[in-house]
Amino acid sequence: MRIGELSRRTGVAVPTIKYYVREGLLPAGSLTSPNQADYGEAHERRLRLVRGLLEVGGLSVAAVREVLAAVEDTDRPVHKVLGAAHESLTPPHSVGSEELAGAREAVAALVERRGWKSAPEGPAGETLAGALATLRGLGHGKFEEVLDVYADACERIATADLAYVGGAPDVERLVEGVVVGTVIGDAVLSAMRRMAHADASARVYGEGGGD
Amino acid sequence: MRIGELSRRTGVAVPTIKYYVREGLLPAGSLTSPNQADYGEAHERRLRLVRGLLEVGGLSVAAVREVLAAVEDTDRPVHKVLGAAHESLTPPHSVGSEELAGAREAVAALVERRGWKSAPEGPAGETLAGALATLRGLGHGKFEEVLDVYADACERIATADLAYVGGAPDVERLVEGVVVGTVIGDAVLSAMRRMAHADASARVYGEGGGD
DNA sequence: GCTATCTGATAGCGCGACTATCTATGATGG
DNA sequence: CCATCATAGATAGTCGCGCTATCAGATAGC
Repeated sequence: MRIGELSRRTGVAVPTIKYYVREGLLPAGSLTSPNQADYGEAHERRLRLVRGLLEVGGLSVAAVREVLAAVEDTDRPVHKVLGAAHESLTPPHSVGSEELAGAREAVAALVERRGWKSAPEGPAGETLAGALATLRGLGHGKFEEVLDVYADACERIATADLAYVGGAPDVERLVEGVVVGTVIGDAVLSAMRRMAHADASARVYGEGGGD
Repeated sequence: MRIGELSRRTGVAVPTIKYYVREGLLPAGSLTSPNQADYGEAHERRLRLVRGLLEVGGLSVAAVREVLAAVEDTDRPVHKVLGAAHESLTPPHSVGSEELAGAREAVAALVERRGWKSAPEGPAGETLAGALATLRGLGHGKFEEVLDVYADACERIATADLAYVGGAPDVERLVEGVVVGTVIGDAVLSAMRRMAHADASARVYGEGGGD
């Protein structure tokens, strides 16, 4: 198919597709003549993935590029690339360091307590520590008391995610499943959590009307 | 205190503080003379909240303004304002509508199944439907099979959140707790989920080295 | 008096994600 | 086989956002 049809099928404007190619998010079509290129189903699939990561996942173009590097190169350790992507998703925070030190300890304690094999000083751990430090700075340090409820929930979710992703037909689909599950899964989880909030608050505080 | 000290205490540049005042994220200091204003502890607290929402929560300035409207006006239904904020956090998506219709049904079925009192057509439900539609478009429609695991987890978390927030000393703190819990809580949950992923994947696929 | 700091206002900057325009070339169809 | 249309590839421009720089005039505090 030519670029026009690719555009029609995916709803992405032609110049935008070209832009993605320039940015390395999408491989160029195979040239059939100096001014004619052919795009296949893989391009369409990739383009949908890109749009999903951008729109639903809220990733930047640079983050998408990094994430896609993992899909391309299945040798590279996937979780590391995802970590980098997660980092470029999270705005760079440079919080005051007093709370941060304590928060890091809390994260380390959590990891120890749960018996997790993930290193607390990795990007995810740093993000978590940053969030906890912010909470402390806001006087919401007691929020950490419910951390184990969160951890319980995350363990269940992670197990389910892994089981889902394990049913992939090939390696590339597996990696794509991880990417999608991580990035889009965040959106799913966040939205669902808000619905659960609305429900719980409706139960406790009466039929205040849930959105 | 004057603006300089406020800046020093919070690590936010003076022009940035002025910008926040202009944008309505921070009330102006009380003028003691035509060119001298006094800032109190409430300003510092508010400023920290703003920075937390911006940096950790990843909200836009406009979203922060909306969220803060809920903290100001405690009469307004909090969850609605949070919904709007959540929307402005999520990039506006205009996905192809075929998948969206089915995804909306899936959301409605979920709400029905769980007995949730939250309306599926609210912003959170729409976000969820958009995410599910994207998953379908990517050929990951089977992800919906694990949705109930997510829902279980969200219910537990929501209960814990509500219990935490219920211990607030006054109404304003309660609303602030909701804001913080929702926005920063998302960051906590997301980071923790990734750590749990790393752990689970290390368990299954061996000591691949977890971040 | 003198210097550092402040208010309030306006203008500018840097970046990210597109979008518009242009040229040269080839596809398409009557 | 010629007119019209789409396309590749390149460059430049746009727009919104989150600040940041600069300025004039006023005051603080020594």
